[in-house]
Amino acid sequence: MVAVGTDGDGIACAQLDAEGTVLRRESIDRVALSGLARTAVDVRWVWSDTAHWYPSLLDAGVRVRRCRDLRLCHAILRDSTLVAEPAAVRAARAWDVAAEVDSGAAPPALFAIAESAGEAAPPHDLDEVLAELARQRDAVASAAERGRLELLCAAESAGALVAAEMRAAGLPWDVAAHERILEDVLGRRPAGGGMPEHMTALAAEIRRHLGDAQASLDSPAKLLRSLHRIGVQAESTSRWELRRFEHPVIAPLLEYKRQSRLLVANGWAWLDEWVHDGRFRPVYVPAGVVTGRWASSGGGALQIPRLLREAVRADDGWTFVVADVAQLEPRVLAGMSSDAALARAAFGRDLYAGIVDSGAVATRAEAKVAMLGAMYGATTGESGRLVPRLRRAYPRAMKLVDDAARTGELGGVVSTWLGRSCPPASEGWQRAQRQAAGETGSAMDRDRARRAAGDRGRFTRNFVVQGTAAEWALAWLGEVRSRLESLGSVGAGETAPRSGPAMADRAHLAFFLHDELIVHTPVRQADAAAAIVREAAASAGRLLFGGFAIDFPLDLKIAPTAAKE
DNA sequence: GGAACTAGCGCG
DNA sequence: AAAGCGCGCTAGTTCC
Repeated sequence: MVAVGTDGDGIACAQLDAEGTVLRRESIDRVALSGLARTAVDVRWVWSDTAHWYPSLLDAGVRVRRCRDLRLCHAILRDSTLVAEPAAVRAARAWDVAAEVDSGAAPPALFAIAESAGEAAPPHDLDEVLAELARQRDAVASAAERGRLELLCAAESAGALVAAEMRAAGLPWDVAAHERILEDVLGRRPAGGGMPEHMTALAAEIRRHLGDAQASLDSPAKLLRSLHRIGVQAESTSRWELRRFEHPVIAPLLEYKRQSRLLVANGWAWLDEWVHDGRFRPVYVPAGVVTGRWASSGGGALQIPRLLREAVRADDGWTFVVADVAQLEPRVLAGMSSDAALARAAFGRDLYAGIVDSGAVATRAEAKVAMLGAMYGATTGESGRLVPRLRRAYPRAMKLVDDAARTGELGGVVSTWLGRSCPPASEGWQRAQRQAAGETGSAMDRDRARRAAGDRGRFTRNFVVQGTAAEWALAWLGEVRSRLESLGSVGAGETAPRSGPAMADRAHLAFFLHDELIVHTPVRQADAAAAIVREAAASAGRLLFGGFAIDFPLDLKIAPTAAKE
């Protein structure tokens, strides 16, 4: 291990043995740091924050193999109920910082390590880095399931490397294809920044039906009043609500909303702002979601509409491996609960078909809403009605989510398979429960408290499943990343220079979204990359669930665009 | 003129 | 045909 941090005005490195004892410490300049990282390939780097240190190394053309991201691991260990002695980690409040929210306007300059003023950041000082590393080692050592926490910290740190690398590489984006889609759907781009052709025509038609040439279509409150005036008594202007009414205004209005959404979220302005030199480079925020899922900041990376997937196009001579896991969450639930019956239904491609085959429900559609209902906490409607059938068919799996919900309703904390714990009930939540339970609690207080308890129960019910699915995905991602490394580089004539100096010479991850990933690969490495993606999925399953036999089949294709056929 | 809010809809 | 989890983003609105 080599820890790196600031030291006065400069940078210093400390070489550590396996126990974390400092063997050597020396000042180092930034060029020498990237030189060291380039040559010392087997080192695990210990640093405050991957988002702070790694981009400049990538800009210098250097990948690192392994790291420990102290900021991310701090958050895990601070909150995990597996840690028996969390006091020291919890006391180190300087590490309680969320990810830097970089607007992403420009990649950080080479070796620019100064924080922008006022931006929260973890301590980068080497002495403090070493102190935090020691605290974290002690915390893990005190844990009941130390292997799980170690695995989680390693996977989380590997994910942080992937996030920085994917931003450096970017997602190959075909601007012309995107513009073709915009013109197909929206019509010609307005010259002076006005409304596109098709939207203009739809707006005129809608206003004619509304009998008001000035009607506002973009303000929900005003639009609702206009609809009421012509007898459409909708309660909101949402798509689901509007669909219930039969009136000639509805169809053009729904189409207008669809187009407006595309224009506003991913129109020409989005292209100008977010796609440069044939790459979309969003900021990924590992563990940005409370469950451990990634978030993103800027560009809406996690909300790219399916319609635009065909604008995701590989470089010349390169192609994609596009893969996603079918029904990840129920599979993970089977693994966590060792529910052999659910695991049996999960063998093969389609878990929902497996549930139907087991006789628990009659149709695939029923299996799906029932399973989602079980994991989200549905109580009413078709979904709520079907959940009891799953309870009979898969009692172990259902007990796990039901127990998580019960714990949450009572104000307790639940944890994922590898030990990420959910936040405790807020002060306001507990106050509401006390208020309702007390002598003076009114019916309204009790109602409010019951609702809050239910909300928290559904949150904790879903937390264990969503969070463990995020852990499986991190393990998959990390395995893909390290196995791609072994593919070796391609010749100078075959590189993808727009992917950045550190990523251009071989197959690399280009996109990740909860349960799917895209590898951008030279055509001649595509088959090998696809095999790696499959092997990594199997490996992730073994890593989390050991000998328990649960399948994680992939939908995988090798194709130059990300469009789903 | 900006912060904080809601509505609505995209993704899993 | 829609209630049940987690997000980010934009525009409109409200409030200071």
